[in-house]
Amino acid sequence: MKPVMIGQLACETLTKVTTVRFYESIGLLRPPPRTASGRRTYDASDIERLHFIRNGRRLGFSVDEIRSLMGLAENPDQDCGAASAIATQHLKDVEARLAQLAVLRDELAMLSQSCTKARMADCRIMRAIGRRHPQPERQ
Amino acid sequence: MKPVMIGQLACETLTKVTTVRFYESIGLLRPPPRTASGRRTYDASDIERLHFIRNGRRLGFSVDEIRSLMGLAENPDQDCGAASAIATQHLKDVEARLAQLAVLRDELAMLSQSCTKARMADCRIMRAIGRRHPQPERQ
DNA sequence: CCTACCACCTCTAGTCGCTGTAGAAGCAAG
DNA sequence: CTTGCTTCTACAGCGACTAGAGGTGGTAGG
Repeated sequence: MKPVMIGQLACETLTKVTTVRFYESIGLLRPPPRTASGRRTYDASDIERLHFIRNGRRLGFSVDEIRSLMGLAENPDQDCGAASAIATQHLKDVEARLAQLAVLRDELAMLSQSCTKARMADCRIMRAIGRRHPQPERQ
Repeated sequence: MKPVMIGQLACETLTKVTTVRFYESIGLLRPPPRTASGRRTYDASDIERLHFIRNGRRLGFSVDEIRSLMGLAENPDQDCGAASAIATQHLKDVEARLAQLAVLRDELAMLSQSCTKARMADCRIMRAIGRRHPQPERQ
């Protein structure tokens, strides 16, 4: 259970060394103790913390959301409603993006299908992209 | 058919004025002629061009892809295979992201459902995010 | 004529989450 | 001692904008 250097930490968490330092710089990881020559040394709890961050990112949580979640974790006796709310909201966001992306895919699929291998000047794809008012939808 | 100022152009294409200038700065829009006092003046072809850009962006094409598409459009007699290829590749990319996002959604949905409104220390959501090896999948 | 207001101008910096670079220094093995 | 790897700091860059500061031009009302 002796402390590890940054390379080892990065390796165990499938993170790049530069990313670890970046997380420290934005306050996601606390600045670890250093060796006499100035190298960072991490212990098991740092590894856990970094696992949490990486998993959070993989799940699409923003750095701020992860910060909040980790903040909440520091009051272990509080109920987890707040954490649950963050996760639920994030799920909603993902679902919204998913729906939006599906619309996009359909539109692109139609576009792609419509191609008749014509001259550029007659290309339906180009025409479709260039047309006036596609959909003034929300942002 | 007289030229319009940047505000009008932006308004007709549902674009922000700053974005129009930004497009000019990165070479998506050509620098337009100016009035004596230095204001940009746009004509109908600029409006078309900007429509094309905005629709392209709305469809998720990158600025570089749009640049390519507009470059291709300058050879109207060439066949549109290249344009079609860009669109098809983009569709593939969108489909890939869509699939990835769907996986994410499922994972998040499970996470959210698992919450038992416990103490933070026992919260299943927090536990799930913090656990060791979620999936070493591809980056 | 003076003033207020708006649209426009340029230039710079900020967003987000990293990634990559340069240049220096530590450290172990051969 | 040299080689080669890891680590260090500090800063620039990505994409596609967006926002702000600080200034000018033109017009409309009083």
